[in-house]
Amino acid sequence: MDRRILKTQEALKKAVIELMSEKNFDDITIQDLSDRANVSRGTIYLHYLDKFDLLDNLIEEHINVLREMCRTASELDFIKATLMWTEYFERNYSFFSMMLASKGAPYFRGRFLDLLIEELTNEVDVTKGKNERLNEDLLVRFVASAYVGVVEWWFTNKKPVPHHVLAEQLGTLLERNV
Amino acid sequence: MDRRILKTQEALKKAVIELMSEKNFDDITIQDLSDRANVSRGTIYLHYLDKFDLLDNLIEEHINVLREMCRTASELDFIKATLMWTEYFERNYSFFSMMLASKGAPYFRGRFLDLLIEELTNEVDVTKGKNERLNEDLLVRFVASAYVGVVEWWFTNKKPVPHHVLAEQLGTLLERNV
DNA sequence: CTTGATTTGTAAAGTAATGAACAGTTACTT
DNA sequence: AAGTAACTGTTCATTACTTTACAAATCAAG
Repeated sequence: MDRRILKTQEALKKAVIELMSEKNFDDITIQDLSDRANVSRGTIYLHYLDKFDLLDNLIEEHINVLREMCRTASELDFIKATLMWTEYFERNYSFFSMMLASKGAPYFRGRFLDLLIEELTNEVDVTKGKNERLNEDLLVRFVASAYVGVVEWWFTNKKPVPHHVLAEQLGTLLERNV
Repeated sequence: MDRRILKTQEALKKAVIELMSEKNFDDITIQDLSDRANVSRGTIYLHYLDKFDLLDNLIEEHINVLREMCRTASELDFIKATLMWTEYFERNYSFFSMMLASKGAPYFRGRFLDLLIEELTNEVDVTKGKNERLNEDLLVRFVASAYVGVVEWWFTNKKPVPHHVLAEQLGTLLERNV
């Protein structure tokens, strides 16, 4: 892939994250993005429809990485799997912090919850064991909401515990409920 | 000026400074620069003849900024003028440190000394005052060499004093001798 | 010396990014 | 309400950068 494409897209993604930490997303203009990313204004339209499309792509990209991690970690227990996620959270702290802490972008929370529901549905088994006689959708919803809530808490409170502790405890709770 | 030009040149300058802190300049290949700057190998030749030309341009650029500072600061006393320089040293620490500390690039020291001799020649006056009866070239050489020596000491010893102290003391010594 | 592997410098064809211009919105000020 | 300032989305010709390829040079063992 042409490295020019990657470079401008990287610059734009970095720019939108930076600007969102400085002002409301609604107040960010295409001109702001052009200035911050040091990319011609017209160039932005070669890649994205508008600033919303840019943000959507950024979100989708991270969601896809997390989904992919779920797939490759399907052999592992919940603690190790969650550790992969929290390490990714750590590496991309500014992005997730922006999306989950502060009311920044409510859209992302939904996408994140959807992903969890999607992936957990493959994991739970209500035909036997501790979850026998539980409604599957209800159980999945329960665990997914809890998970998202804890991750939100972690970001809004600026990492009150190290990411591996978060992983270990979230993993344990997952193990107990799924 | 086309921002693409500025961007690739910036990337290449940054790359060469980074690489020089990791290996000998002679061991740096054009391929290394291409990889580090994330710029196509062929593109480098659109801007520079070879890696030496790249380094020369980088050096010349800094020398020119310093020279320009001399001109604009000709109204100021030596302490204030030196402060402008040391602030610039501070902002571009990695470059100057690379060029003056460690035997990195002996070429730069010469260019730096030449600049000082050039600029000091406009300042000294051997027709009257404390320097009456002194040989002008000898005096200029004396002060310039001393100045360069102190700056080298400052970088090789990793900023043993804050830059404004360096400026104040160097400025005082200049005042006393010129 | 010869072989094989890097590196170098150059060329060619294609593509993405550029600045400049444009009309059409939107959003303040007066 | 009118004016004006800023932003948007699009078009256009130009240009810098891209990948790929190639021959020459440099270099390191065998």
